[in-house]
Amino acid sequence: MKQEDTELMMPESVDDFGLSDTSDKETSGRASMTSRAYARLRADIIAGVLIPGQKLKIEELRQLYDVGTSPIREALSLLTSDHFVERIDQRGFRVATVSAKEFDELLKTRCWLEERALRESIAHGNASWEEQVVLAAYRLSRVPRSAADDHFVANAEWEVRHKHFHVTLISACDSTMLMKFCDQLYDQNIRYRQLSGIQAYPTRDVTAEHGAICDAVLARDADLAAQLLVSHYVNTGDFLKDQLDAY
Amino acid sequence: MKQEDTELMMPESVDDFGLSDTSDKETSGRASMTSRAYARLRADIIAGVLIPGQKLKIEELRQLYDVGTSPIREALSLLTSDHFVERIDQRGFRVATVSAKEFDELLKTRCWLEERALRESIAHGNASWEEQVVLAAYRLSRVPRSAADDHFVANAEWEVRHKHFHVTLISACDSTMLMKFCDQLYDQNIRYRQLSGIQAYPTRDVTAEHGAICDAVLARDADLAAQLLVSHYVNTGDFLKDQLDAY
DNA sequence: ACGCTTAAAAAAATCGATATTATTCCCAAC
DNA sequence: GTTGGGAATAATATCGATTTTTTTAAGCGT
Repeated sequence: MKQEDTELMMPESVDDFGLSDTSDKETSGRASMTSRAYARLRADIIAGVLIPGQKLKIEELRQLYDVGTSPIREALSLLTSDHFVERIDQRGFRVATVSAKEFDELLKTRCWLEERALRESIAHGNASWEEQVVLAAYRLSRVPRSAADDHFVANAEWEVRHKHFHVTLISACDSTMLMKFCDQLYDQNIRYRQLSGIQAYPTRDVTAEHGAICDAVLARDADLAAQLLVSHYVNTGDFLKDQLDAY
Repeated sequence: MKQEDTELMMPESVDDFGLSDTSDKETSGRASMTSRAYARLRADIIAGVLIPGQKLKIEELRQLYDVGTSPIREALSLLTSDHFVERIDQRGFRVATVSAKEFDELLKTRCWLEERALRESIAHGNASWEEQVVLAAYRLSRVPRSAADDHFVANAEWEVRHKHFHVTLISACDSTMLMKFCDQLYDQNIRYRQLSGIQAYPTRDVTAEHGAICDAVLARDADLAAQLLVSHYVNTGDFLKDQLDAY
C-alpha cells in the first residue's frame, strides 16, 4: 500500500467521491491555492456542476474560488492533462466535451487495461494482496449503493469503497504506470456516470458481481476473473449508454 | 490521419526528435510563451541536458528561457502530468528521476499496451491504414539510423520516421486514449534511450525487424505481428538496460 | 440588406512585485 | 563535539497590474 503519487490533491468538497486519494496523506487544513483550485474544479467538473463544453473564464473562476490567476491557471493546466479540461490555442480553457463515441472508447480502453492489470495481479499477487482484496470486497459490501432506500441517491462512502476495491484488485500488477492509466480512466468513467444522471438502481445485483470477481481472484482463475470484470464494466457501460443521449 | 490533439506543442530546439507533433499544425514563428517553455524544457529533459533529479529553480529557468514566472510554472505543471517533472509539496519542481525498476515497468507496460493496440488495429484497420503502414515503413527504411557511418550519432530524421512508423501501426486501434498512453510511454522510452548514452549500433538489424512487422501486419497475422513487435521492444530494452547502471 | 473594415470591449497571457515558506548557517548551550 | 534555536538567505507561491490577443459591435460603402 505504498503511496507514490506526490501530485497535489486535497479533497475539499463533498462531491469528490474519493477521487483524490486522501489515503495516508497529510489531510491538514492547510493546502496550496493551486491544490484547492484543482480539487474544486475537478470535483465540479465530475459532478456536472460545470457543463461539458462550458467556457472557463479565468476572471470568473478567480472570483468564484477566491484565488489569484496563477493557481487557477496552473490547476487548469493540470486538469488538461487529466482530460477534464481542454485548452484552446490562445482562447483559454473550457470543460472537456463528452460524446457517446468517446464513452465507447473509454469503456473499451478500460476493459483492455484493467483486464491486463488484473491478470498480472493474479499472476504476481502475494498473500497480503489477497487479504487486501478480501478486505476491500467486504468493506464495499457493508455499505448500501444508494443513500436512500426508495430512489437512487449517490452514496459517497460506497463510491470511495468501490473505487478502493477496483484499485486493490489491480494493485499487484507491478506497473505504477498502468495503475495510473486505469485510475485516470476510472475517474473519467465516474464523470460519465454523473452526467448520465442515473435515477434508478440497476436491476442487476452489483454486489454479487463484486463477490464473484473476488472469488475468482482468490481461486487464481485469471480467465474467469477477467471475464467477470469485463462484463461488470460492459454491463454498467450499457446501462449508462442508454441514458447518454443528451450529448 | 486526423489531428485531435489541441494541446500546446511547438517544436523549437533541434533535440526534439519529433516528439511534439508538428504534423499539420501552424508552424509559424509565433508561439505562446508557455508552449515555448514547455517544448524547450521537454526537449532538454529528454536530451538529458537537465539531469534526472535536478532541481528546477523557477528564477533560473525564467532567465534561461527569458520568460516570466507564469509560463514557466504552467509548463512545469504540464510536464508533471507527462511524468517528465516531479512537483514536491511546497518545494518546487525537479526533473523526474529514473531507475532501472521504472525502466522495467515502462518496457513491460509499453509491450502490454502496444500489443493490444496493434491487435485492434489489425482487426479493424482498412485499406487506407495498410497503405499508411507501408508508406511509413518505406520512409523509415530510406534513412540511416545513425548520422555518422563509423560511430553512432542520433539521426533526427530517423527518430521522426521511427516514431511515425510506430504511431501508424496502432493508428487504427480506434481508441484515442490508448494511442495517447502509448505516445506517452514512447516518449518516456526515448528519454531512457538518450540517458543511456548509447554509442554503438545495436548488432541486430533493426530495419529488418521493422520490415518483418510490416509484413505480418499486411498479412493480418495478429499473433505474429504482436510477437514481433514485443520482441522488437524487449530487444531494444535489454540493450539499453545494460547501459543503465548509472542510475 | 449584406459584406467589409475598423473601433471598442472583453478576455487571455504574461509580467514584475510581494508575501510566504523552506533552507542554510551561525552561535550558544550542554 | 554535538545539538537546538533562530536569524539571514534563498526559493516558492501567490497576487495585482500590464500587455496582447480575441471577440464583439459599430460604421461605412456598395
